[in-house]
Amino acid sequence: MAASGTAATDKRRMILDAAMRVFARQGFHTCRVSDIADEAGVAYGLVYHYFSSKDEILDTLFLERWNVMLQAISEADRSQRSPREKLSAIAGFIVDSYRHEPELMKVIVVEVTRAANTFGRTHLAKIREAYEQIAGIVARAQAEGVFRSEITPEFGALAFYGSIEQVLTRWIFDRDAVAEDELDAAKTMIVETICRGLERDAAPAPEASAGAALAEPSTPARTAASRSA
Amino acid sequence: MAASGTAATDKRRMILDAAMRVFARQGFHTCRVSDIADEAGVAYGLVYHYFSSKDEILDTLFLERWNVMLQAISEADRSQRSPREKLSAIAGFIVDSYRHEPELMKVIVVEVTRAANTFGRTHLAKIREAYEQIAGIVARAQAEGVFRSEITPEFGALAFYGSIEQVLTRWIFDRDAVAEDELDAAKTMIVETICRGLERDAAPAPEASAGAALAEPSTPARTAASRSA
Amino acid sequence: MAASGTAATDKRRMILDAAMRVFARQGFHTCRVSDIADEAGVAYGLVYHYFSSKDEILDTLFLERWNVMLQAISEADRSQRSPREKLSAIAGFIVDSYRHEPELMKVIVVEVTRAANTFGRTHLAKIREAYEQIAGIVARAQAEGVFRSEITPEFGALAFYGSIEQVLTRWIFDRDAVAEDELDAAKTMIVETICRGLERDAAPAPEASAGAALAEPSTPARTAASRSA
Amino acid sequence: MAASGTAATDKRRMILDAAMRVFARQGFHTCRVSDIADEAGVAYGLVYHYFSSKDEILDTLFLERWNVMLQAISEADRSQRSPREKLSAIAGFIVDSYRHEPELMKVIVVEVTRAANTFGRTHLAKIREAYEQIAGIVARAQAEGVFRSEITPEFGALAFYGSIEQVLTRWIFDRDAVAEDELDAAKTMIVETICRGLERDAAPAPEASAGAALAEPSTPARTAASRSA
DNA sequence: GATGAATGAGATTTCATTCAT
DNA sequence: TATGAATGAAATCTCATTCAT
Repeated sequence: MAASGTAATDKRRMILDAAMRVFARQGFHTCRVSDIADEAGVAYGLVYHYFSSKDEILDTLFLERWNVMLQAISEADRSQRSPREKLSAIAGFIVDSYRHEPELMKVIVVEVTRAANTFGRTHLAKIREAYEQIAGIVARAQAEGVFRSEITPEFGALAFYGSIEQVLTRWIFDRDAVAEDELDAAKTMIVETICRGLERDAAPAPEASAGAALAEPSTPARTAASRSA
Repeated sequence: MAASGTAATDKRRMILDAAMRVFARQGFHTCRVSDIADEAGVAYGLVYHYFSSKDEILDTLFLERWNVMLQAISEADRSQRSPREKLSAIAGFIVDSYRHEPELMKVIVVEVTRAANTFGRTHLAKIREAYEQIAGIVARAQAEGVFRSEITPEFGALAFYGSIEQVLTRWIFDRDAVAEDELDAAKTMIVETICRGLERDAAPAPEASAGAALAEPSTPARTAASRSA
Repeated sequence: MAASGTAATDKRRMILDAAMRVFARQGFHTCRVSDIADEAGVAYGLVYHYFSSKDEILDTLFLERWNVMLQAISEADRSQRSPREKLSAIAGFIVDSYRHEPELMKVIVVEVTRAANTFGRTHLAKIREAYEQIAGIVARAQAEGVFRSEITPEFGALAFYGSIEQVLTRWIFDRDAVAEDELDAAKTMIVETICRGLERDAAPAPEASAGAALAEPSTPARTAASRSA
Repeated sequence: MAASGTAATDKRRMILDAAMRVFARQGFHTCRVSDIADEAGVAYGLVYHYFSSKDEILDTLFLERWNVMLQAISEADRSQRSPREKLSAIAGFIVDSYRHEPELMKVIVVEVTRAANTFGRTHLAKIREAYEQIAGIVARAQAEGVFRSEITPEFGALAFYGSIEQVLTRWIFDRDAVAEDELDAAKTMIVETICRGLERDAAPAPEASAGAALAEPSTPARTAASRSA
């Protein structure tokens, strides 16, 4: 998406896109700079005309996308929606990112966010910004009484993000493309599971009858929303 | 140490332990075989006497620990405990693994389980065994009516394992040792959040009315609740 | 500037002057063509509009200056002065060259006259022209009986030029500018030492035997001595 | 000599000797590390087993020889000989160095002592140690009244060393081996020219006797003069 | 003239692995 | 078993030079 907004004749962009594909296919450590140049259809040296090192290419790819994500999280947070809806928006954004740019997401998840000795360490502050913003959403939900307080906001953020990343990791390992409905189902399950795990008990609503157990997963959310209103 | 059944003077074991420390400290790709030999205090070539390649060392470290974990999961599953207790045992096992061998766990999390193009791909089947066993626990809990069915067992397993791994990742990135109480708290929060997210609503028990906030989520939850109270 | 007959806005000249500074500062092998272009404030490719290669720039710088020096030596030689005065004029010219263009002289001494495998070899004939002309002065002084014949003219020229070049080398290695009086003193000492070394014994005094052929060549030496007295 | 004292099977030595030949033949900047390995008949990587870089090889070659020279200068200085004899010993040592290891001397003269931006700068202190020791000999000769004081000891050292280096440079540029008698003649001429240039006037006549404080230090000069007569 | 993007050969250096002892 | 010298195939990065505009 973001990456393909620019003209295809921009060589710098071509190199970045090629690097994304090559990193996704072979891994950062396993590929050579010449693989990137070949994939981009440019001369070897041009890669070094635009980037000072192989590392800088990955840094660029990561930062471009992560900044967009941080913005998406910010926007979700600033909205007037319920905590569950905010988290749903964030999960949706990440899942959509994978939907549209699975290779880029693979690179980020595989080469950056877990690379504790290399890129993950370099970008630690940026990465944690995301967790902290999510934790902020959780904290405010707790203050409002929508989320219970037994779980620390920090842990809530980790559980939420960790669940998403694990789902992404699963897709990444599967060689074939993920079906559309699986993408949507995943988003729903993430929100449904984690939010339910974080939310206070719904008001038992005496008349909520017996077997009506889980008619619609939205019940808790609605309850939460109504309470916070 | 804990991982090793053999004496500490066994050179093979010394090399494995040294490799664990070096991989944790510098990363698999960033370290040299000579770093391992130096750390172990043995000659360069001896590494190749015991292992056929640098890869094989990591394979060995991973498999040793992962097999122990698979066994722990099996045992938890075979027990007569409630689903929540089973998952609690598993989370506890992983957290304890980190407690006792943070370096080994760092290596596994950082170098193997996310390495989609290298070791993660090699050990995919082994890694998935764990998810599948956990999914089995979820599935049986659903069959028993303890867990609700809106969430697929596979996703339940991913959310559970993903949350744990994300907590581990946080610890891995933090340079200083994790406090004992934080380890315990994390385990509790994982189980409390994910299980609550997976469990059915408690029987609304009409009379359970108002303030009975976190009464029913069954025994483990009660423990957590009481602590937080 | 001094070296340039052309206007300072002449791009070709700007490139040459910039190259001189860059070669002096970083060394020929260590600098890049882009460094020269940057220093000159012109575009990269313009360097190749005026010069066919990086080598050609150094060739040009060297030849420009060396030809001026050869001319200066010629003029000194053609003059009616004494051998000592001729050598003094030459030493003075070289020292003045350093006085006015230390960077250019640094480049010539460091990058050309000793570069036995590269530029020194290329310009060997030109370089030797200087030695040969100086040797010619020495030979004629010997023929006139002013210089003694135990020293070959070729060696005399080498000793003379070598002493100067070594003084220049000293200045080149010193980071700070050379004081005016040091420049003059150096010239005097070079001439004083080498000429005295080359000259016949001063007439040991009238009664000092018969054949005291050549009385006057000692005059300058005596002057120097009396000055120090 | 020094370099070939070790067994020919010492690979480190073989690499150093090969490097010397290759640097002399092609120049430091123009040769590749693989040229050195090939010349030495060893594998590429072995060069890096023994030396951390191409630079370090040249550093080693230079320091080995320069330290021997510093020692030779020291010894000459400590001896009870006249200043002229001391300088003669030093000139003789350097000329002999060239006689036995012309390639090594070429490398030192061409690649190090003039390389103001690279190796010369690195080894500046070491290089100047030599000048300073020679200057010390000159200074003491002046204090004894053997050398005149119009010339600073520093300049005297530069003139002496510069003359030698220029002679070496001449030989270096000549492709064919230097004849034995030329080597000896050069040494004699260097000493004869520079020492005469530095020495006081010979005692002007027998009757000058009396106060002729320093009769004997002039002996060598007189000898030289008489020899030339 | 003037620009700077584009090219690609080649250099240094690294390091997993082998092997003689 | 144990050693570490020896091997050599890459990989990254540099930079002189070309060329389209």
